[in-house]
Amino acid sequence: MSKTYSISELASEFDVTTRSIRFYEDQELLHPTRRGQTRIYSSKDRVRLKLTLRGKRLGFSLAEIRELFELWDETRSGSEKQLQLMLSKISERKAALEQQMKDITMVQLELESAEIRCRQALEELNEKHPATAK
Amino acid sequence: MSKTYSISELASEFDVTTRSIRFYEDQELLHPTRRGQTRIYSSKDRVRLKLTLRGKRLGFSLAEIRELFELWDETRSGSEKQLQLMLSKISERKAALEQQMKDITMVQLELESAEIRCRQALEELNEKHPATAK
DNA sequence: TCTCAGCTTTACGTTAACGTAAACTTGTTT
DNA sequence: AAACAAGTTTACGTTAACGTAAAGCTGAGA
Repeated sequence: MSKTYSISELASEFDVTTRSIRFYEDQELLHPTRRGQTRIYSSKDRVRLKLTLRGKRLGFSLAEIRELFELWDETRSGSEKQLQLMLSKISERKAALEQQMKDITMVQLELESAEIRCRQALEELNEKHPATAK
Repeated sequence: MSKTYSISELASEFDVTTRSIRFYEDQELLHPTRRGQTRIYSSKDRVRLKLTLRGKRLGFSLAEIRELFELWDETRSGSEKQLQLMLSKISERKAALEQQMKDITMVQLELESAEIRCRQALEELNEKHPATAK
């Protein structure tokens, strides 16, 4: 038997609320089993939670993430059509991620120059009021 | 006089609705002037719209974007405290962007291996049913 | 003069992703 | 037995970011 997790273990490990975790189950992103009425999460569930949170950070909706999970599962026993669909979804995502990479690079450059500008403004202040400098 | 834009010019250039543009004004991200009751956008507004959309793609909320704009404007005539605040905000953003870069890289790797897996599954299908291959 | 495209304001509706509260069960510690 | 922690279901509330009418102004052209 491989390792299992309680809802609060996962919640504290990934710093999300149990409410969120149950909500993700409701959206069929997680599929815990039960012991009595208590949820038991497998390591697969743990991985899916991690992927879910990562997806969220990247701006994917829960519905999109679920769709990816489903496609991924179907890949095991996929027909040619399913596989082609998965491939096209994959290339969609890849393109979106590349755009995001570009965006991030742009913003990083802007932040860099903003930082430089700030530091220069600080220097000028210090020249005018050297007493206030530390 | 530098160039100005109508609301629909900006809407079509950046592929957003006029509703969104007016909403951004409501949230004080844009500050168009008026000719009569009609909005006139400066090239500064245009830049801000572009930055706004980029920020959105990166997962920033409109409130956060506005906050950045305001800090940026205050930098011109900023006190030492303001400048320090701006610097700390900047480093916050930089850290968040680095995390996002890592996330993207991870997901890209996952997509790569998913793609490989798909292609292999396709090959296997073709070996079993060569007739269905194109 | 009319109409028509393009702009405006006002305001209610919608969706996603949870938050929050209430009321209950279950296991275990005192 | 009583109380407590951790889990549960049910259900209404909330926020962000617009969508979607509805109803009206306004200048250019037929």
